[in-house]
Amino acid sequence: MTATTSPAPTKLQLMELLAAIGTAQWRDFAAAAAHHGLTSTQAKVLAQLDGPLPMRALATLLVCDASNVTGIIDRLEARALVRREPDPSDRRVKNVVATDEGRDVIRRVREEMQATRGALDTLDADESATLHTLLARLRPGMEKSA
Amino acid sequence: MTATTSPAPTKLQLMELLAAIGTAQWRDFAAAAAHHGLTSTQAKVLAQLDGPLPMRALATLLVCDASNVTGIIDRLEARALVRREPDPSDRRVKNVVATDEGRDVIRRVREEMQATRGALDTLDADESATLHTLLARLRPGMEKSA
DNA sequence: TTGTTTACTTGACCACCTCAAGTATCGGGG
DNA sequence: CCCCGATACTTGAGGTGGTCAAGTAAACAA
Repeated sequence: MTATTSPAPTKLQLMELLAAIGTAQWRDFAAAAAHHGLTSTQAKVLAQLDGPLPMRALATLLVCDASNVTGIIDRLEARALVRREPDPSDRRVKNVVATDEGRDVIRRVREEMQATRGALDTLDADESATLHTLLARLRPGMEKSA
Repeated sequence: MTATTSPAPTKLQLMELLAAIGTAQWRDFAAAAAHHGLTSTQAKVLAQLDGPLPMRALATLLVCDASNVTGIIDRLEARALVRREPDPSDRRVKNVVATDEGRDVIRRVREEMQATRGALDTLDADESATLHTLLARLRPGMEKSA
């Protein structure tokens, strides 16, 4: 073992550490969103809207029922952060697109997130690269597992 | 730069990676909890109950309003997973304790989580140690930041 | 004792989430 | 062509999680 690292973290310890960081990050996101008048769910949806996206696709991304999306988009649309447009090639489909204001709001939320995340600045280039590599290896196995 | 690692991950890339892993882990947790008839919030509460814990302490841990905890504990208590006991030294306080059944359920949820988290097994001892060290450095800065 | 603070509950209200049912459209056979 | 099954979305009912404001009870301090 390399003397520069801790003895031997258990799988459980790593899981707890990941959970703690995940929770903290989620709370940061929620706080940034709230600061701009959004719930975390609304911010999450807005963050997905790079281009027009059918309601169904949104439900798939959020891993939730389609009827749920209706309500979320209703509220975003009521605040003019988002628009429903008919799909030209399939009249059943409604594409959701972010308005200028919507794009603006989510941009500010992202900025606020980055600003508050100084913890990542304490890593030097090598450390960032190592962390990125290890986390990237973790991600694929993190999907639906049965 | 050490030739063994990727070029140079940006802060944003690392944030996205952490977010993706956090989301995946949370969904796993929710699924495991649901499999045992619990919502993720209920499971989270149950997981905190190593010993008797006042309602207020629970609210602090969950970073939410005290009145919210009342409802959550109501539902857990209705299913006999948890009990409210009067605090002997302060009659205002009600201590929440997990019942045998409650402990059993949360134990099974934890087991299911570990079982499904094979991704961590792909790391060797050195890698785990390195990851643990880096994540541990990240955690402190992940708290309330303004 | 009187007043302040703390712990918990209640009720009103909203967001989110699911399920079941309904409407409209699409697409593929007869 | 018409019918029929699948798909996209909405609606409504019902439950959970979350906040805030107000109320009760107990502790505590002056």
